[in-house]
Amino acid sequence: MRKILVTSALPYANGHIHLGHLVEYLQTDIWARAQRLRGNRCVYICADDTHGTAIMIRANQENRTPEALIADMSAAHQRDFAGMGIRFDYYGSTNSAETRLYCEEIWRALRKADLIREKNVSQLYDVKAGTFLADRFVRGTCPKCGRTDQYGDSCQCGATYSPTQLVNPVSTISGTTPEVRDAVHLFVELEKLHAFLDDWTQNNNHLQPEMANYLAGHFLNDALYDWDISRPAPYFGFEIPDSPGNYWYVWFDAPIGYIGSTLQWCNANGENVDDWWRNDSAEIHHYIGKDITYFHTLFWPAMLKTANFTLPKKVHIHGFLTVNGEKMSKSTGTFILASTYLKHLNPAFLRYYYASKMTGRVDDLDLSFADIVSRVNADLVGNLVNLASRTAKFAGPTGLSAAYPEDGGLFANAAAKADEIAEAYETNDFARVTRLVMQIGDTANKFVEDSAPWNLKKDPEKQQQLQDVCTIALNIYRQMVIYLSPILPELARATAELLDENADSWRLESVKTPLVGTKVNKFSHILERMDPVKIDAMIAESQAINEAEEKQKGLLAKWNDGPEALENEPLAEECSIDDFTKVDLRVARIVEARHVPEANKLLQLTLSLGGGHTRNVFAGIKSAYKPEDLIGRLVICVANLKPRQMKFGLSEGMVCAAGAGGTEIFLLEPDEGAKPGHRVH
RNA sequence: CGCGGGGUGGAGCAGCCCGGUAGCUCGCGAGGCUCAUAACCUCGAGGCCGCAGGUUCAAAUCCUGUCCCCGCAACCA
Repeated sequence: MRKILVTSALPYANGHIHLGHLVEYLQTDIWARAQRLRGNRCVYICADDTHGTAIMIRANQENRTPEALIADMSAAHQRDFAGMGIRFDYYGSTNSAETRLYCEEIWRALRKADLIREKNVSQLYDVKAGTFLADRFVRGTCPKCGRTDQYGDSCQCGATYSPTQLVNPVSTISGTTPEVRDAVHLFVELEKLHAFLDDWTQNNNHLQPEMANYLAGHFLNDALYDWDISRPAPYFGFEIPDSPGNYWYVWFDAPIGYIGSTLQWCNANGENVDDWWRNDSAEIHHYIGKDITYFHTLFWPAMLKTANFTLPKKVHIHGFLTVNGEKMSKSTGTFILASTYLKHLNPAFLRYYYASKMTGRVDDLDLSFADIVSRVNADLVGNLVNLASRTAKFAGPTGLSAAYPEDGGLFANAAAKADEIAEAYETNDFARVTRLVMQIGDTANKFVEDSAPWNLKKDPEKQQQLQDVCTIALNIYRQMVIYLSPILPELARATAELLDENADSWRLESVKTPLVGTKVNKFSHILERMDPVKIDAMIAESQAINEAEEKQKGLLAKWNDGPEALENEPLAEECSIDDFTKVDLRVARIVEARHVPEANKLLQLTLSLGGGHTRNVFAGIKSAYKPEDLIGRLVICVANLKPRQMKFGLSEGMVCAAGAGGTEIFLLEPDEGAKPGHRVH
């Protein structure tokens, strides 16, 4: 029995899970379930990646703590994963004591190995926001081609540069012009481990050949750069113990979260973490996307090696998701959140479809809507479930035959594929699994066709034959479901129920022993057909969500309005339209304005409502306006306010103004064209 | 000359590593069956495997060149 610990890359706590993420988590989940089906011990660990500037800034904008933000996001992530049938043994967080513990341990090891050195780094600093700016938070004019509004590190023209070279840089956080500041950063001298990395990446199949090749030709053919793994405060993360004011860069602690989360799982389950992470007989497997290859195949093994942890047995790298042949797009509604998908469609559809296209190579995976419908309906409903659907009813009254009948080798042939299927699972070639299983289904459906149980049923002499045919068909169906159970756990559960079994007790070996003499429960639809209309609804909803989000983001980013005003003065209780119409607001012109000698805050205004109607109003706006600037202006006044006798005279209304008070008073003024006397509706 | 992947009947893919009559699913045409979620079964039409060279008795498969498409591009999660 192999002892396997498998991880998926940690989703960043700055966004929700979408169908692109799910390529990875489903691939890992299927692989982990397949390992268990084969009788191996397999623990699936994941966690939220919670640190970094992006989280800090977002929390700030949403006016809450990073901890509150990541807690909400973790709950949402776990809800989405559970909905998709992804079963982790443990789901942790990098913002944990356990992860910090291992960061410190690995850090000490790096120090001890003399791999850390300090260097000065010039970076753009946002004075107003009080933070250094990562490249993605700076926009400006490209120093090469002169295009405006380009990112801090690269331009549409293809040029790459340092943010400090950007012309007219602007911080996207505060909208201010950042300045260049120096800070000390800590670097890992990766080059010192070059020989080790050459060996680890190129030998013993730790990587798919194309990725080993990629690293050899792209990074390892030259001296490796020092890796900048610290960020100066303020930063949401772990402060470096021997370098106060500096924090570990999020990519330092993210993979360490694999170990930290394992420790949490161990503590909760009476396991010893060193049995997994310091044990050469345990296998560590990572699943990642090709975009983070560098971190997981160079930095990460280097850190593990230095701190004497188990090195990964394999890093499984996959490509990206495209939808209908193109990159996911918010505007066309193909950027689909897991939660949106689950509102409309059965997770089994996506699990099966992805599986049917996963080959274990780094290729991108295309989700085609037309394709998923035909694939799911043809394979799952028409081929697989149909086999049970067309025979379970006949077998219901009698149950399965007491002895497994002669079937011309059908069962044996299906059982004989076990090794091939196990191997296909091992290499992530789930597409091969589905093809092999559907072949079994093809022959089985043909068998049912040829045996015509519906005719046997009519002949009282042939009831045994009928039972035998159904016994065969249901056994083949059962074999197929066992083979597919890592991909379709819920279907496996429902099938086990039909056959009066427990899916959890199924092992791959179970396909070799026919099920006989047991009862067959009442068949009800195990899986509905996939309805294209629901896909359309899902796309429409995604589009709506994304539009609303974009719009809000656009508005907020453009104006950068803070929450202070609302906080200082929360919204009033709801009122009716009648309540509102009781207040008669009118446009008025200030025809006279003067100081009131004894008053600190008041100006005395004479308002004209047109046609010779005037009002005397005392307004508390002295701190913000001079009388001479007011004369002639149009304002809004409350015209039916009960007059109030003041020390200085009778006040016959109010002028409307917004603001916190003091110099922050802003009179309301109607747009061009309004006339004194117009009512405000 | 940045890196990686891909170009196979209308669509989506397998085959390529280890050369030997081009395969699967959908779609399309004809027929059958009627147990099943308009499902299933049979037969058929449709491809000179991006293009051009080369190696070989033989190339989708190996080599070279070329065109097109997609993704990624360390310090950015």
